[in-house]
This record gives sequence, structure tokens and C-alpha cells, in this order.
Amino acid sequence: MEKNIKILSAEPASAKPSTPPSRLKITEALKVLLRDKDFNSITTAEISRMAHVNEALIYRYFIDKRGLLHAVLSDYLQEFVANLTFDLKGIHGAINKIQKFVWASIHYYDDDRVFSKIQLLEVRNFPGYFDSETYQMVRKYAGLLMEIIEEGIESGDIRNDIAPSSIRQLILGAIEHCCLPAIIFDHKIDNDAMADNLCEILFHGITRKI
Amino acid sequence: MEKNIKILSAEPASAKPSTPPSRLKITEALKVLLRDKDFNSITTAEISRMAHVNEALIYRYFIDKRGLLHAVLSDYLQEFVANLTFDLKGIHGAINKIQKFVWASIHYYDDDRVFSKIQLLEVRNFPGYFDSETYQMVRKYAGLLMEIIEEGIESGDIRNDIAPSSIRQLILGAIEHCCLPAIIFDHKIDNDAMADNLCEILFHGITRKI
Amino acid sequence: MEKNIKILSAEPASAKPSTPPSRLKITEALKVLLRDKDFNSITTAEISRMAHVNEALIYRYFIDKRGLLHAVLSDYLQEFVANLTFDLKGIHGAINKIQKFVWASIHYYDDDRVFSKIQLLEVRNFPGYFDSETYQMVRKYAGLLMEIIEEGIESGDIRNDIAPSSIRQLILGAIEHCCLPAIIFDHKIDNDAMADNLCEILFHGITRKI
Amino acid sequence: MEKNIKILSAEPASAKPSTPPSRLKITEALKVLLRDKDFNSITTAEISRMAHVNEALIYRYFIDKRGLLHAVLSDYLQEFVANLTFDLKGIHGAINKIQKFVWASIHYYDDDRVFSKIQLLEVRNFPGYFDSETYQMVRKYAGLLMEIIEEGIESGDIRNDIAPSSIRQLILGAIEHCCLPAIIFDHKIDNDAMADNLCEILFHGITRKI
DNA sequence: CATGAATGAGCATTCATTCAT
DNA sequence: TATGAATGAATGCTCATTCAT
Repeated sequence: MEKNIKILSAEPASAKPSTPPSRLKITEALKVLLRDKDFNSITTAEISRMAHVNEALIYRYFIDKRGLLHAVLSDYLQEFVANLTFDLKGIHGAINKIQKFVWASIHYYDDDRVFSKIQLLEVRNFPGYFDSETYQMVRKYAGLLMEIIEEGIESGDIRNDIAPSSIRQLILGAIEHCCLPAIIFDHKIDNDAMADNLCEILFHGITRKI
Repeated sequence: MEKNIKILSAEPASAKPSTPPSRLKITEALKVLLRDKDFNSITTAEISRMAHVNEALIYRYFIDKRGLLHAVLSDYLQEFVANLTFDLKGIHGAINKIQKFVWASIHYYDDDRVFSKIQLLEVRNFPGYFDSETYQMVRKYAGLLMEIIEEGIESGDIRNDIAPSSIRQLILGAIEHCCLPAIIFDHKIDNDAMADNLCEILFHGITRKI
Repeated sequence: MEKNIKILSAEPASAKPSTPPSRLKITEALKVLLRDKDFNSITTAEISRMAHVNEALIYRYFIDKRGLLHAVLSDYLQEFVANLTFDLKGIHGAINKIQKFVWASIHYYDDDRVFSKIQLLEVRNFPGYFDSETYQMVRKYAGLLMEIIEEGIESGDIRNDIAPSSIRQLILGAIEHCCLPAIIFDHKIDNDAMADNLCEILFHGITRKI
Repeated sequence: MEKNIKILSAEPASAKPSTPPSRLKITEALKVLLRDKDFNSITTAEISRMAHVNEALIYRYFIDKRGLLHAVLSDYLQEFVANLTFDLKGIHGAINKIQKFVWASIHYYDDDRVFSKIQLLEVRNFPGYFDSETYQMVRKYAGLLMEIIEEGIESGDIRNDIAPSSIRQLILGAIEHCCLPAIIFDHKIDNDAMADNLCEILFHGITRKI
């Protein structure tokens, strides 16, 4: 998941560390703990212990325990969106792009289960999540898809009698729907098969039949 | 508050005490609360308040807060298995029975979301769950299916080159897999369609092709 | 301060203890601590330690640390109002009654410095204090004076060209004004002199001159 | 942010460093904050934020958060005493001087409420306050009055059968006593009236009657 | 059976203060 | 002189659980 971004990030070797090491230790500690427990049953004491960092330091870098989770999610999402944007480069035609979008989304969900758990299970019931800055990253992700759909409608590849936003929701919902059980039951995902099936069904619904 | 109910209940003096009314009040209270919150964020105080029962009484009837959840789940499972057993009566042929099994399982998951949530989300991460008495009920449920599969293999309806236990896991996994997103995202389930699709895929995989 | 109320309270010797002993221990502990420190710098740990009671028990009897203070104040106020009501019995004429009201108010402020500190210094900056149930007791106290003023206006002893509420505020303000320095600097109060001076000034302002 | 100010300030190279600008920023910040909150509920973080200064810098210039308050109070007191000393110049006779002393004291209390709050409310309960260096300034202030009283006794204007220290305490107490309610309840002070009344009472008590 | 009282361990969070640079 | 990082000790408060009656 970090392959592309490294190439893109142009931080010179001499640059200042930007994120203080302890801040990093904290986020990493939370990521590790999230592998086994859900966020609510992870305590700040546990996080600080695992990070080998003073508990109070969490509150210097993050406003909140919840703020810490948002920060972790935000990091993930940034990478997620950056990678996806990169992956879509050079692909022509809305249909091909959607295929790629679906495949890549499933791939990234599959690749980092902690990210997926946060994104699909933890943050949703947070009050005010949908107003949060973090959610803006999700909207950016959704925006990527939206552009493709609009391109597809303009080019005539996608039928124009369904609201683009409905199509977008359908696709995003389908992706989540497919990945969720694997994430909860900790199954492997057959990325190719899942993407193919999903798109197969999708395109017979949304492509314009002549 | 509910004291007088005793007078009204026509339980004969000779009958076994069955479940004491307070025990029932507690389990019912938990069920109600589980509709809106996840188990960890429900407090014993809350449960006792909703049950109109003293908090300490929970510990007379259940060893634990967790034990209470297990008891609730156990009740559900008992009914679940009893119903399923009944539903399968009079159906002939392994394939038909599996079809019924799948349809009914989905139906019961769909019907009682609280039960489904406990079963599919809450108890799994409990340490020692799989050694628990409650889990024995789940094994009974799985056993029902196992018998059908073995019957199918014997009759030649089901291929014999796959271990029956693998087939059982496949089927149970598929059912959960299909129901879970609906439970989490609180969607409706199209029982017929879901059961049909699932079986369609299933049978082309596991039935013997001549 | 407890002399009159004992006579008034009709609790039979056989009655149930009404307030649990631990609840009492907690309120008493806070009263003791308030003698030397201001409320904000008293910790719940300190209170429980002094009360020989578990810290969590505070929260069984009071919703809040602040709630505990309100309860203490409320107790005081109840007594305060009851005593004052009793003291005014059998006194005739608004002027005499006011004289008594002033004298007694100063007396009770003087008598229990902890009460006075809470009442005059602590609770005022609490957000929502003036909507609190406790404040209703204060209004009752103010109401006592209001009745006297209205009686005085009706009888012609008090001039009717000033709003009764203004007169009430003036008197209450003057009493507090006079008591406060003694409370803060922990001086003694010359009850008679203070009451006389205050009333002297007061009556030349508010009595009707023929 | 304020770096350039150094260039503009025309302090000659030879001059003593006077107060470093950051030290000043800190004390000023505290003064501002004290306008709205009491000292205990002001945090060092808040002070440094308001001062646009690093939090740790507080501890370079002051041993303590409390030390900072003392420093602020000390500054005030220095000015207070200096002004008072100046105000008393050219006034003849102990009685006139006391009148001026009282009027001016009230005036300065009225003029700067922050100073008054610190002086009359905050520092008193500090352990060790009365041994502190800051308290020496207060003694200097009291000393000014003491000199006047002794002058009055010598000249026969003030009765000599009361210990001068008692007279001093009486006067200082009376001033504080009068100013305090206005400071707490944030009333205006009628400087002339208050000084006149206070002196009227004072002189009929302490002046020698022939 | 039922309950009011009690509690230890833990929770997220705050704060004054220190330290290395 | 200045600062970012770090921290120990609290703080108010909650909760599952126990116990005497």
C-alpha cells in the first residue's frame, strides 16, 4: 500500500522529520492494537504502554482518543486516495476506469485489514463523523468515482437516466458489502473474482444497452 | 410494579419453577437494550434499571455480565434449532433439505436482528467462547446440516470427494456472509432471492455432475 | 442553627434512618473540608478519605461533585428557611419583621461560616445555578421577605413608590454586603450593631415619611 | 511575531537589560487572564498561549506558577506604593494624610480590579505568603501608614492610648472591608463617599477628644 | 429471593513542571 | 534565550462485581 506513494512524495533526505517520532509511535501502537481489539476496548493506557510513550503525550498530539483514531484513519485514507488516483492514470474509458476502481478498492481493503475495520466498522457510529475533516477524505475518494461516472455518462458509456450520485452510492455500497464479511471473519479475498463478479453485475445494470 | 402478575399467572402449584420472573425480566431487558447498543456499552446498571430489578440480582442468576449474554444467546439458539428441526420435517431429499435449511437460516437471521448481532458480532471475540456451553447449541445447529450432507453423500446427491465438514463450513459461511452486511447496515433482506442465489451457486459446486 | 428545626421536625424515634449513614459521612466530610479550602481545590479523593468512604460512593448518592455541594447547600438552606420562618412567627408589623429578618439572616450567616461561603462565594459562578433546584430554596428565602414588604406596603408602613422587588433586592444585597468581609477575612460579626445600622439606613430610605 | 519590535526599540546598548520582553509578555498575559478567571483555573498552557511564548519559558523567569502570580502582584504593589508615596507628598498633618491615604487606597483598589482580586482574594490562602518577598511590599505599604500614625500621635492629633499597630490594622481592615464587596460583586465604587464615611467613623474613634 | 450499600480497579483526560537541545 | 518533547501525579467519574442482611 505504500509502494506508489513513496515515489510520489518528494521529501528530500535533508528535510526535518515532520512527524515527531513519538507521534508515530502512538499511531503505530494503535494500529497494532486494532488488529486484535475493537477501538472502544482499547485503553489509552494500553496505547501508551505499547508505544513506550507517556500516556499524556497522546493528548499533546491528538485532541482526543477519538481524534487519534481519526488521525490514523486519515493517514490511511490519504494513502488510499493517492494510490487510487495513481492507479487510475493512463486508463481510458469510464468502464475500464470503474473496473480498475473496483479492483483497487477491494485490493486496498484486503491489503490492510486494520484500515478496513476502522473505515467500515469503527467510525460510522461516531457522532459528528460525517462532519469531520476525516470524512472529507472519504468524499474525495467518492469524488474520484463520481468524475468517472460523469465522464461515462458524457461519453455515452453509462446510461443517463439514473442520477450519477445513485450510481456512485450503488458501487461504493457494493464494494463495502463484498469486503465486509471477509474483514469480519478474517477470510482471504479473491480480489480478481470479487471484482469481476461485482463489475459483471454492475455493468449489466448501468451500461446503456443499444 | 409487576408483583401482581404472579397472581394472574396460572402456573399450577405442582409445576417446576421454570424460569423465575426476575430472571426473565433481566434477559428481556438485555434483549431490548441490544437493539440499540452494542453489548460492551450496555451497563449492568442500565440492564437492572430497564428490568425493574436490583442490580445484584443479575449475579444471582448469571455468573457474569457475559454469562447473561450467553444465556440470552442460548435461549435464542434453542428456539432457532427447535424451529429449524421442525421446519425440516417432512422434506425429502438432501438437496431440498439444504434449500430449506438455507432459506430458514436466513429467515431467522433476518427476523431477529438482536439475535443475529449477538451471534455474528458480539460473542466471537469472547475468550473461551468456543469452549462454552452456548457454543454447543451452535454445534447442534451445525450438526443438523451435517446430517443432511451425510444423507446426501450416501444417496449420491452430493459429491463424495469433498470432506463433509468442509461442505458444512462452506454453507454456514455462505449464509453468514450473505446476512452480515444487511445486519450491520440494517438493510432489508430479500429472503427468497438470497436463498436461491446462494443455493444456485452452491449446488453447481457441490452437486455431482453426471 | 439546629435548635428550632428539631422541634419542628416530627420524625418519630422509630422511623427509618432516611439518610444512609455514608451519605451523611460524605456531606459532613465536605463541610469540614470547606472550612479550610475552597470547593474547587477539594478533590473527591480527599472527600472520600475524610469520610472514610469509597470514592465511588459519592456518585451513588450525588450525581456529581457539584451535585454534592448543592446537596450540602440545600440542607443548610432548608434549615435556614425553616428557622427564619419560625423566628418571624408572632412578630407584628412589617418594620419589626424586617428588623428580625435582617438580624436573623446576619445571625445565621455568622453562625455557620461554611454555609455562608458556599452561598456567597462558591455557587454563584456555577453555570446553571440560577436554574437549579437549590436556587429554588433561595427564592423561597427571598419570598419570605417579599411577603413582608408587600404587607408593609399594604399597611402603609413602606412607601409604595418603589417596586417591592427592588426593595427586596436592596435589603438582601445589603445583608450580603455586610456579611461578606467578615466571612472572607474570618472576622467576628457584631450582630446587633450590624443589624441596627443596616436597618437604620434602610428605614430612612424606604419608610414613608408623613 | 513580535521579533521586529527589538529593532524598533531604541534601548541604548549600554543600558541594563531591564525586563526581558518575554518576561513582560508572560506577566501581561496573566493579568489579562485574571480579569475573567481566578488564578487556580488558569493553566500555564493558557498563559503561554496568550503570551505567544513557550510554556517552559515561564519556568526560566519564575520558579513557579505561584511565583509568577507573586511577581505580577509585586509589580502592582511597587506601583501602588510608589504612587501612594507620591500622593502623600506636600500634605500636612496626620489627619489630612490619613484621609488622603484612605482615599487613594480605595482609588487604586477601584482602579485595577485584577490587582485587587489578587491582593484581597488570591494570595491570602497561599501557604508561606506572609513570609514571601512579595509580602514585604505590603509591609512597606503598611509602613507608610504606620509613619503617619506615629506622626499623629507625636503631634497629639491621634490618641496615644491605643497601640499604633492596632490603629493601622483597623484602618487597613476597614479599607479592605469596604472595597471587597464591590470587587466581588463587580460594583462601582463611590470613591469620595466611601472615603468620607470611613474617615468620619474612623476619626471619631481614634482622634483625641478634648 | 431480593436488595441497598459498598468497593477496587480502571477510565479518559489535565496539568504543572522538567529536560535536552 | 528559547523551545518541543516528555512525564508523574492527579482529577472527576464509571463500572462490574461483592456482601451483609
